[in-house]
Amino acid sequence: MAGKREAIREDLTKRLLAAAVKRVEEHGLGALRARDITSDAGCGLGTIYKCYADLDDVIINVNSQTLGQLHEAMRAAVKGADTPLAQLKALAFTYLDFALDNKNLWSALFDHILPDEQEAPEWHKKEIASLLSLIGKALKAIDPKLDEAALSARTRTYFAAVHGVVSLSLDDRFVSVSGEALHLELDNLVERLA
Amino acid sequence: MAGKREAIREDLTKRLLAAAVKRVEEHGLGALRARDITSDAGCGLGTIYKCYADLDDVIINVNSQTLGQLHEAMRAAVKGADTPLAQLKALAFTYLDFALDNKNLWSALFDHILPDEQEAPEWHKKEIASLLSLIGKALKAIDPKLDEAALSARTRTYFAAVHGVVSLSLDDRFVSVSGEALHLELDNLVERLA
DNA sequence: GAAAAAAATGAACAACGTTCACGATTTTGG
DNA sequence: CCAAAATCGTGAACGTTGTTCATTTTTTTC
Repeated sequence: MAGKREAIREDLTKRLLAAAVKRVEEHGLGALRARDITSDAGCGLGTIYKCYADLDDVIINVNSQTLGQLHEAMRAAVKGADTPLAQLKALAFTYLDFALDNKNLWSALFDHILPDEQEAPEWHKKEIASLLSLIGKALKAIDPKLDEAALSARTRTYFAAVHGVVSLSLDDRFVSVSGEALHLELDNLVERLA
Repeated sequence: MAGKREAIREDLTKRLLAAAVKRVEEHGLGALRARDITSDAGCGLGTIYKCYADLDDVIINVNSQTLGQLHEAMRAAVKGADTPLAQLKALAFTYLDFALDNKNLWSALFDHILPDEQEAPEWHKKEIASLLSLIGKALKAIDPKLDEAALSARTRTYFAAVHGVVSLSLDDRFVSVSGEALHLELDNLVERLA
């Protein structure tokens, strides 16, 4: 039994992540406690620091999983649409619906702030870039003569605009809008941008 | 001396707020400590709870002050532009520049999350609505036949899109863009939306 | 000026993330 | 298969938070 030790550790790592995801999902990022996670995962308090560097590390992994699900949903959305414009709309609606359906997990993606001036790990940034490339491909199809820099900028702007609408719609301080009106808002926005 | 007592309390309230603003400005919302604020303001630890309900209350007032400055800057921007499109561009650029020049204070506006399902006080929401109305007026000038509901929706969308671009540009996880390119991004966005 | 009212204070508390010495468990070497 | 060595999980303990409240200090009242 060479890898027994590692297998147990990996299993524990997964259980801890699952417990953390569940906590964030149900009670929001602000309610995430090391003691709750370890208690739910059925291990001692200190154990979490054998699997993750600190709570920030746990959260980054929670966000990575969320990002993965979001990416999968958006990839499916692109597949289901034929024209580039339809793809962009499908991407925007998928983004909105994912945020509405997974409010706490989605919020955690942007609510989490690394301490000090610490940067997110490279693999996490890559995940984000990969998600953005879905938009980039659709934009490139609409306007094939865009060079890389221009495409990158437009992709950023496009995503940021949609993100802003979704983001503000979950902020209590702004007059809220029904789900139907939100879809209309987004539809209008995408039409104008594309 | 009837109002002596109140005057002292008001002065302390202001000093505490000023100390909190300074802390957020220099070290970010995440570095705000009750002990630092009271120490800077030259009073005891418990005193802050005689002037504010809790730290969230302090932060809301910090944000209120920031919002006031932002509002003033945007009002000036509108004044300096003649056409509605120029006004919208001036508003967007002012918003971006304010965020870049007051990174920590601006971030605090959106990083602060009230605990549980607690809502922001009504007067704070009014401040935000008042800021949005600056955009609304310019949009109304461009398209006077918009009814109130449509104008409100478009104003939200417009602000959200600009906010998204500014917001993401301060997020380390997304490929950053120089100040010049950012202005171009925004200029493009406003052109397309208006 | 003394008694009453009010306010400021900081020690104390609870809750948090994180560490680490200890005992338990697994792996190793024969 | 066993004892020694290496590794790991554990939760008590620590430092740092926000918040409270009995006590002290100051102000007001008569």
